[in-house]
Amino acid sequence: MTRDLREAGLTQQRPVVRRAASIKDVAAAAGVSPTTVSHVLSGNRPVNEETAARVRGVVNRLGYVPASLARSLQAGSTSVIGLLIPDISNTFFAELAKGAEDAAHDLGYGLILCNTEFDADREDRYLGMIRSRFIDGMVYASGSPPSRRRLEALMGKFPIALADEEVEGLRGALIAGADHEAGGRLVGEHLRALGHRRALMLTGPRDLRSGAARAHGFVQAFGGEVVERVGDFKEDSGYRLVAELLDAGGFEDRTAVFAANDLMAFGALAALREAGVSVPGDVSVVGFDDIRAASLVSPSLTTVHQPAYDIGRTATAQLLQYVSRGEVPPASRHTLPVELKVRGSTAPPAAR
Amino acid sequence: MTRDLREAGLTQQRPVVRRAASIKDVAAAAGVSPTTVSHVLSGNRPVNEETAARVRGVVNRLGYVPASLARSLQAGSTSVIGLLIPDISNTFFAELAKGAEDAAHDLGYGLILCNTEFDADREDRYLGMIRSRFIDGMVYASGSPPSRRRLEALMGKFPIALADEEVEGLRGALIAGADHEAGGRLVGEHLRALGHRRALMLTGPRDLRSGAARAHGFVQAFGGEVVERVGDFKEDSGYRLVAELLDAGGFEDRTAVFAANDLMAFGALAALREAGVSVPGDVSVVGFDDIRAASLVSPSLTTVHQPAYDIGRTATAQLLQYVSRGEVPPASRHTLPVELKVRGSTAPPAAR
DNA sequence: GTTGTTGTGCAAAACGTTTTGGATATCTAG
DNA sequence: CTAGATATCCAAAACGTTTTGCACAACAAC
Repeated sequence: MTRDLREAGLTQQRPVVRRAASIKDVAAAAGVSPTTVSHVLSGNRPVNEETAARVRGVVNRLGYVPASLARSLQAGSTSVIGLLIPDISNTFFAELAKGAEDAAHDLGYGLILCNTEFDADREDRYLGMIRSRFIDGMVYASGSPPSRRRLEALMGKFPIALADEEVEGLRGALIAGADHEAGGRLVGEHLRALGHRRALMLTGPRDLRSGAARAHGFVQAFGGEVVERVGDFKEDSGYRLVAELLDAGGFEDRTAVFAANDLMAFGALAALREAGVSVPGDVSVVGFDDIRAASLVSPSLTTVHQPAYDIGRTATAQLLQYVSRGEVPPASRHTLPVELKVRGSTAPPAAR
Repeated sequence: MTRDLREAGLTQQRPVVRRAASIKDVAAAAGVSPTTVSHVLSGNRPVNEETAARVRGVVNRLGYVPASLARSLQAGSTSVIGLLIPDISNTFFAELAKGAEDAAHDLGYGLILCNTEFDADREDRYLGMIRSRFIDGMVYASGSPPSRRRLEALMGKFPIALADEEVEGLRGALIAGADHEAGGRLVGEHLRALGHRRALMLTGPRDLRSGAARAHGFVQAFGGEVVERVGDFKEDSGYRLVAELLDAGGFEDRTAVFAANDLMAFGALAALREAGVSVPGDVSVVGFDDIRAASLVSPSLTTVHQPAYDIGRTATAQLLQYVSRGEVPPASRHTLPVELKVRGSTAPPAAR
């Protein structure tokens, strides 16, 4: 249902955007040179107060706003950086983005959010922004699997920082992220202590080191028998993998599921519920991230808390330190601590 | 804990970003004029195939990427628009953003997400991007209360579309949004039909028409006695308002709560749970938006589904239609249907 | 042998800023 | 009265593109 108010006579008639006032227009109207206008506005050199007042008057009257493009072209930088995230509806990244935004804001930079939906095409487009110098730098928080080579080529030439993610085989990167392996270990110890011996592990995409580190820490600390299935960090894949395994009878006497992130854990919960499997009565479920919904679902989800906000903030602050000096950041690693949140989705396995 | 890999000898030595290759460098290396390079790359005019091949070779060798700033400056537009949202961790806006992004992508535009956290300062900064012509247009999805005047000043001069929101008293805008009033009515009818007669309504900020419309539709259809409390669309405010009312004894024999969005409904649920009030046994709760978590919480939340994706998509597609022609969009309204999702948080009031 | 036409490439202007080296006038100190 | 300092402003260059008018050659058509 679309109603066009033009027929109601409530409108302008599609005015074409007319050319905005330029510094020359201001100069002409004020009877000075563009140089002087620039100096008045930037305060870069002193200008006679009377003249300055006149210029400011004209600026207001004409609604003049300097064209940032021209300014940036001349300055050689835009004072804007990007934050590339794979899935904006995952609130983990939303929190991370807040941290990044705050850090950028504090340092006088603009931050633009680039959401890729795990899509290589979009990632390319957004990385193009940095190659064409539309932005001064990029905080890269995970991404689609085939990104490694592209990233590697860019990393030495442009200011890029990795947040929450290591990309397999990538060297020389500035990284800020949680201690994924320690998180995995916490989960392994927790489930083992409860008495579980056979578990299902839902990992993230193979090429993302973060997921691999979680799995590694888990397997090592858990000690029991672990079956792994590869997911993609989205809710659907958690649902699908568990449902398939249940259908195929492959679940057998497994009593615990560790999903490499909360979203997949939600999917697992849904699949178990539909199959009539009780959580945590029959099967315990653990996630990773501790997104907002983790404490809202029923049963509430035992999970590993990641300091999403701090990760975003640290990665960005670190990156900007170099960007502002026109440097490419050196390799370094900032590891932030994680914490196990025990909630309602884990319990000792039922006696049999 | 921060470890610097430089000490491990794994690094470059903070290389300063060296000037990127320009079209002149390419031209010189290929023994042609910049004009010819431009023509080779844009295909704007035919170039001898042999020459073109040589130019392309140099382009690859030098890793030349045209500076988008210079290109945009010359073209007079950046082919990028912004999407301004107030709260990125509200998944309603995340869905809306996906729709906007898809629409922009389809039409060859870049979309940058601008998250304001309901902060007027940030909103100003982001609106500055359009005034300084860093972006070609803006999809504006709600915002901080005092925005109206700023918006009004911009609206006639720059391409702006409103998504999901009407701003009180704003005229001549392109708007795409849900039928908020109808949604409110659905809730009113539902609660009335269940037998509720006394309700608490948690509204959004006074100046946002969307919240007001929801309240209006609700009050009208419900017919019973309604107490209103003004929130800010965030979870905390839902919690606080309900907790305060419970403490003050003001809740009395009220049997239903309608929150103007899901986040506030979650807050209300938490406050009720803490106070030992059973939902839906003692009190029914209804939200608005139908974000992902609404079906995950326990009890699952009865709410009004808004087509967030479509709202974002429609607003953006409409806006771009005008942006691409260099026009400011005329006033028009695109209303999308809503739907009541009855779930576990509503039931008939307990007999007394 | 003129007149077009087609293919190929370049020079110069334009987009809108900021920056830098002067130019001019006025003032100060000796 | 002159040399230097200070205040005020401007002209021109530079940032990196795209666009447009033109030049020149080769070739065809008459």
